[in-house]
Amino acid sequence: MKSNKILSVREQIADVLRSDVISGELEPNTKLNEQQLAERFGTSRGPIRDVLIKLTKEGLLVSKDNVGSSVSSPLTPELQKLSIDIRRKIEEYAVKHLENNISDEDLAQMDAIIDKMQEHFDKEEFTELTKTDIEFHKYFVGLAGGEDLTNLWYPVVLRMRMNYQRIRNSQTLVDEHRHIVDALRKNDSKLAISGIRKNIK
Amino acid sequence: MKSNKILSVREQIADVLRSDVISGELEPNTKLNEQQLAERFGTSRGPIRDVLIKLTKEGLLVSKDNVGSSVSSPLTPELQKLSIDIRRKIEEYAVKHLENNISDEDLAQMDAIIDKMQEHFDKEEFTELTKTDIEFHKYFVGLAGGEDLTNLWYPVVLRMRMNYQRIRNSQTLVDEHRHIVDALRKNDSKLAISGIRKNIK
DNA sequence: TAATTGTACATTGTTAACAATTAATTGCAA
DNA sequence: TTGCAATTAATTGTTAACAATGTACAATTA
Repeated sequence: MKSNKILSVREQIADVLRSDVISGELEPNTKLNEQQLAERFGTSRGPIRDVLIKLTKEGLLVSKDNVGSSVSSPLTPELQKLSIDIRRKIEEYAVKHLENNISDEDLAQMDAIIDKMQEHFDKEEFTELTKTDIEFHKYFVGLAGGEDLTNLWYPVVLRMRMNYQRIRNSQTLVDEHRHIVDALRKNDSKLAISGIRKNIK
Repeated sequence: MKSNKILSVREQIADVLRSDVISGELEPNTKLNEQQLAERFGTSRGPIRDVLIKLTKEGLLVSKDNVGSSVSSPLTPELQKLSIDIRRKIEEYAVKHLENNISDEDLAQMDAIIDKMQEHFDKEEFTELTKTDIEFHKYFVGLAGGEDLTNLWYPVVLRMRMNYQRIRNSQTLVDEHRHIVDALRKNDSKLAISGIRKNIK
């Protein structure tokens, strides 16, 4: 069953700004003006401030008291590597927990997400592709560990993603995800983990 | 030179609430009322909301739209174990990077923090002891990886700490920290890492 | 000229009133 | 009494005005 989630105003604003940052439309160090954002989204500054605090905690922005928020700089290569390690650890944990413990419905849901990825790739909608990529991983992480695990995982991924200048060059990305789902379907967590390892880098 | 940091109103409120949650004074699932908190801290609801969003992102609270915030439940033992792994990974990274790259001043600073821990332990101020423990680790994590690494590390630690019903039973805790600093002083990162491993569990 | 002080402006921080939503209560009917 | 609907109360969400702070630039002094 399709969920058709209702999103609050603030969540929608957060989604848009996340996209802007991850896509690189908002470059590192860009200053974000509350009043301007309020006008852009047709709200007052209140909800905007809420979102800026959230995105700051997610690592996408940096804030200074009485000065404001701006887009974070990319991680150093070293911290990027560490983040990859942590992300792998979390997703491998998730995959292990899903072995023999995943419904056909969930597998179908993940298939659907990958189909969406394929579409975005075909249409060369790379920002949307990135978002769908994240959506895929978020789905099975949440499935395995609920909100707690998602909260642990999410900031790590977002911060990493800022460094991706461009989505990897090919169809490979989509295929990698199909392999992961296939492995989950066969309840072969070893294979799924190796798929995760290849995918996250 | 001693820093005498000025804290914003919101940061002070956040500190108090963090303590309340970590000490267990606010039990899991306790509902937090914005108006009541505003009265308690003598502000309006605005700054309170800001803090609640922050603490939610730190994992100490959970929020539901139009309903409010309440104290998080402890992690499952499995997620607790995963968090410990992640925390170790981060702090081991930090220690490695400090090898041959740490000033006498920083070492002195860490000694001072441990002295403070000792005091709190002697006076049986266990909540303060926990906070100082976190302060110690935060210090060298920040030293090694700056704000980026701290942001990665902090939520993991806070969430873990909620599960500690009581500080471990003895002087051992303080001594463990002295060993870590001694290892850093000798630029023996192998030894420092083994100290970290013993300390984090 | 260089450094410092003072002033005007732009921006964030805070407040209190109001709107929208959820939760609790009451009243009614089966 | 029990279940449901309508109403009321309590709480969060949003707004706009105001306060406090920081920034940039001009004026002043050494």
